[in-house]
Amino acid sequence: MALQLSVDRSSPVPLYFQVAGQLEQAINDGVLAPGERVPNEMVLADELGVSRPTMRQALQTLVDKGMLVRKRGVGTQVVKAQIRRPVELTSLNDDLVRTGRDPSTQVLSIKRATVDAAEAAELRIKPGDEVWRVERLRLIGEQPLALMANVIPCSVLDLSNVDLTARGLYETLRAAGIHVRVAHQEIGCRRADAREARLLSERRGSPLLTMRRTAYDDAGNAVELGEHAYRPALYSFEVTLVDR
Amino acid sequence: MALQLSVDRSSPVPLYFQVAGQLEQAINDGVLAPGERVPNEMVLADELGVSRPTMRQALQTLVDKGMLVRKRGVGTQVVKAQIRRPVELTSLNDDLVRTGRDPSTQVLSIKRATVDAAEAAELRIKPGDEVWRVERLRLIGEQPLALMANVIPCSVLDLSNVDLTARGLYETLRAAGIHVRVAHQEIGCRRADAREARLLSERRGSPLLTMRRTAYDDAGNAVELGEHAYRPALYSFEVTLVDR
DNA sequence: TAGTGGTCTAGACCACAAT
DNA sequence: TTGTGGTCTAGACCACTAC
Repeated sequence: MALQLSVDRSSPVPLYFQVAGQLEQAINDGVLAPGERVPNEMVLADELGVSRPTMRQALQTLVDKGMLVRKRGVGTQVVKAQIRRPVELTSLNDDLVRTGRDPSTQVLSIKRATVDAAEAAELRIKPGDEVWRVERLRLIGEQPLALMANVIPCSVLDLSNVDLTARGLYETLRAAGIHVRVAHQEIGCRRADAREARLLSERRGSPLLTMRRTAYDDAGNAVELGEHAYRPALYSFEVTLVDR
Repeated sequence: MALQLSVDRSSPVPLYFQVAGQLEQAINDGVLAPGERVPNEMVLADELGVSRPTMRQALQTLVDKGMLVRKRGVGTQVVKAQIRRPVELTSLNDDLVRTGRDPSTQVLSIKRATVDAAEAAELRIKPGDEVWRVERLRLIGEQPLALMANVIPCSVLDLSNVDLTARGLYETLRAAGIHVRVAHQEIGCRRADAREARLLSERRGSPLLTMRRTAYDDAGNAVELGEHAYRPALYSFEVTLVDR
């Protein structure tokens, strides 16, 4: 099967995005084999009837995803990698639904409280301001997967009438018009304490994979802190790094 | 102090890179405060005497680093975050040297061997091909930090006369003309076994933070596998995610 | 309505790698 | 020498936001 690309100029989807999507699918379908060289920018741009900068933008998105590698004077090649699903800026909920498992959520507690000093600094709000504290347990079928503690300033969102079992935190934020654009995460590990062990069906002292996150909206404001603890047999993080 | 930008057109450093670096420094120095709005693209481009696409490219690099957030119809703002050092595509060695600590390396073993089936699939080489197996212990002062096992195809590099105590693996690869451009990492955790515990001054069964990595060069070829185990009290991973 | 970033074009010159 | 991607320009039109 030969590489066959086309664009729909009446579509509201940007041209570079259409092209990037088709190239990505061609790679995933094996039409573009690992290690294979992609035609050069001018040829691709001509075939599709788009300009070279537009074609470059399409290729760059795949380079950023770690699927293509480019080298001046040489060309563009498909990375010889196994297929992977990258970590994206979505909630754990989205991740699990997409992978076709059977996730559910228990809300252990949700309450208004006063922010502590460290949290206030991280969220850049005033000490003493009110925040929501949420604690949830994530399950796959009957198996506990993660214990998630989150802090959201009350000024960001009213959680008093929100059902977090029905949809994830990020989906709830989106529904309230809050778009999370940047997140800083710190990944580590430690031993489970007695309470964590009980909730996660682990033994006290078992290793847990931990993630601390600060999330920012499209105005640059910190909107959420998260401290999650995962059972390492059921979850890990995948990260793709690209040198530009 | 006002924002003051300039470019040197005689420099070989790309204009967008010069501008991005100055903006980054302005943010780190507090000249551009968190939450502050940056002048719009046309104004910045005019002040510097560069075109709008060039200015956009500079701004985009900072968006990708999670330092700026842009919103159509609104403008560009500095993210209200604490200062962080991002995970980059460098070796642990580079990381530690840069943070001013006193790192050293012990090479526990280095030998030629035959690749196993799983490794051959991941590296996309033939089963039975020869590889280098390296095991190293990373220390901070007297304290063990990480146990690192790496596999490199013999076709990539000859390690028989290389001193890995003097410089890191990635530096050695660079010196051999191999440029690592993409890496896929999986981060998890597990218990230390008896040997790991002894080498890392931990107890058997203690939690270790683990990282499995496959690295690719600028032709898309897999050039290295890594399985590292870190002491969680001394090391964690930071990741910045950006929604585009 | 005014101003912002998002997209797109049609060129140009350059640095680098392969031959 | 040829071909590649890297950089840069000077415009254009559009979608979205705030007023």
